[in-house]
Amino acid sequence: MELHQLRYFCAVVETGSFSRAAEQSHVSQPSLSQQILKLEDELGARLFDRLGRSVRLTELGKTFLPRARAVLRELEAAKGDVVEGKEFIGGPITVGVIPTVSPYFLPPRLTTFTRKFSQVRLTVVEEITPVLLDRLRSGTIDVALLALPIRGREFDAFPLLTERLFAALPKKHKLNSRRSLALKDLRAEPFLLLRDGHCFRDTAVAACDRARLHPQIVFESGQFSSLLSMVGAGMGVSIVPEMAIEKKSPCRYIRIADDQAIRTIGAILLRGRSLTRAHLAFLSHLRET
Amino acid sequence: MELHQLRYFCAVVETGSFSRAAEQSHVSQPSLSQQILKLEDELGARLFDRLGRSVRLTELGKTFLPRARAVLRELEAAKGDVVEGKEFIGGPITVGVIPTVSPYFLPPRLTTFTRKFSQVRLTVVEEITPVLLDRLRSGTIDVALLALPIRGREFDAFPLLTERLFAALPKKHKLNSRRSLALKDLRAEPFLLLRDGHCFRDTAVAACDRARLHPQIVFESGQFSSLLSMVGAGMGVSIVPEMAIEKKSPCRYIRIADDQAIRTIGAILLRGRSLTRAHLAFLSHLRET
DNA sequence: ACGATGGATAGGCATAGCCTATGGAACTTC
DNA sequence: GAAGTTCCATAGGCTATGCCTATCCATCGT
Repeated sequence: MELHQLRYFCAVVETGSFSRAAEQSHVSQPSLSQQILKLEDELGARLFDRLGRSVRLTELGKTFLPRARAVLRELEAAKGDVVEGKEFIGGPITVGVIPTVSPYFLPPRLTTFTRKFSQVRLTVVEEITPVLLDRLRSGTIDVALLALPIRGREFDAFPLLTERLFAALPKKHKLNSRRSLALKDLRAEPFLLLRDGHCFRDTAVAACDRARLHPQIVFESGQFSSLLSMVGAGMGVSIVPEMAIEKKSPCRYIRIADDQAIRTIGAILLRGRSLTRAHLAFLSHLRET
Repeated sequence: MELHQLRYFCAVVETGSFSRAAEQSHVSQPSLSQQILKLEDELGARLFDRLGRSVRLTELGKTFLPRARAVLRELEAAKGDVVEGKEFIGGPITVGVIPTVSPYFLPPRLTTFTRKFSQVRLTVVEEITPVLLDRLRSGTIDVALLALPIRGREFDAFPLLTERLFAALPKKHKLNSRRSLALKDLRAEPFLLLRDGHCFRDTAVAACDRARLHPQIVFESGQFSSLLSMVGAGMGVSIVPEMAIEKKSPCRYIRIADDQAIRTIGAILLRGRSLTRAHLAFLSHLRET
């Protein structure tokens, strides 16, 4: 049983004639005739009575007609769904963010995005990088916002912004007057860093390594705001990305001059995943703002 | 968009793999792959994300899946209806009968038939022959029971029974003692006949014609019972078919010996009309009883 | 690094649906 | 009632399409 057979069948019912049905279906009358015959063969009974000039549905045909129409109706609905779904910008997006980006980068962009695309149901998940990568793989998040680079060919990366790193110093620190400093200037200082697992800890440690600096770590936390309070209390110094700088803060922030003292934030997607229009809108919104 | 594409699509969703879906669908993996590709082309978007080893539905695929399933479900329902309808003996039958057959022939057969096939909704229409033929043509009755022969190639006829004609005489008529008589024996008698339009009138008149008899008609009615009452009252004689003979009657019935003094009752159908199992059951029930 | 797995691609083949031409029955018209 | 018209069915040829095998390419696991 094929769809065109059902279409032909319905056309015959509508027009009351094989010839007119063929015309309406843009096929020759014999082709349509054949297909009706074939359909009847498969069903094992006639659908029409051929009465000289006119054709009329059999009892079987009468019961079959609404079924055939239902199939075709469902088919049209399916097609309709697709084209509608293609125009439509909306649906669910789940975005994962690392904790050291989440509170600074996302909020302003989310509000403008959801105002612009009110049909998109946006969910945010805050996790550390390896968890986000796993969730990308399993499909439980669509995009991840995290620090680049990410190794592995299974992901596509879109850099969004690059920011400098800053040293956070207590208000009365001796380096406070400097416009910038080198990491090695901090050689003598006790350090406050993020807990292990946070990628920014690795970024900071890597920068120190390059500066031949092996910091003594006196405090660890999961969030910058804790570190900065402690720094303000004079416990030591820290390294933070630009976006983590607080306006009203007990600390002074001095730019780190080292070339590689930077962090790049990017959007990561599972390679090969198809993107809805909503996904694309979200990505380009992040890139524009 | 074709049915096998939808089937393949659903198979991929169920198995989570093109290869296994191909196996399950009894086609090669490339064939199935092609068809999925083709379907995606037509829809203008991917239905699956191909992620190295595994495949996963896209958003579009997720919305398309229930639609595709609905189409296939409807299709199965249609097929189911057909086979069910073919097993089933039931549904509506409308049978037309001429008035000179209706009260004698049908009642006993109807009760046995409806007892046997309780699912059949039987409707009886009593009309004269030309009306019944018209209603066969228009499809408002399925079968007609009437006197054969019927000319015209547009009908199929199934003879059911042939009966002799009888002369109905008053109780004290001089021919009463005879076992049989010839029509010409009635030459002197006044006749009572059915009204014009009833085919049995034509049957009787034709028989008289063949016997060179031109009867004087003194009474006409639409039913035998009226004629027989009048005959009993001594108004004249009549000709009736065997089935019209009444057990308790004011008349005597004498078999008419003429060769052609017979009537054949048959079932007539519109040639080319397909018959349901219920129709066939009805016809064979008439023939058997 | 290697083989195994899974989907895509290429090329050949057979079938299925379409076409035109024609047949044959029924209805119309003169 | 004979000829023409209008139907649907049949026959035969053509093309397209779906299927096949063989192969490729990427990924994944050992």
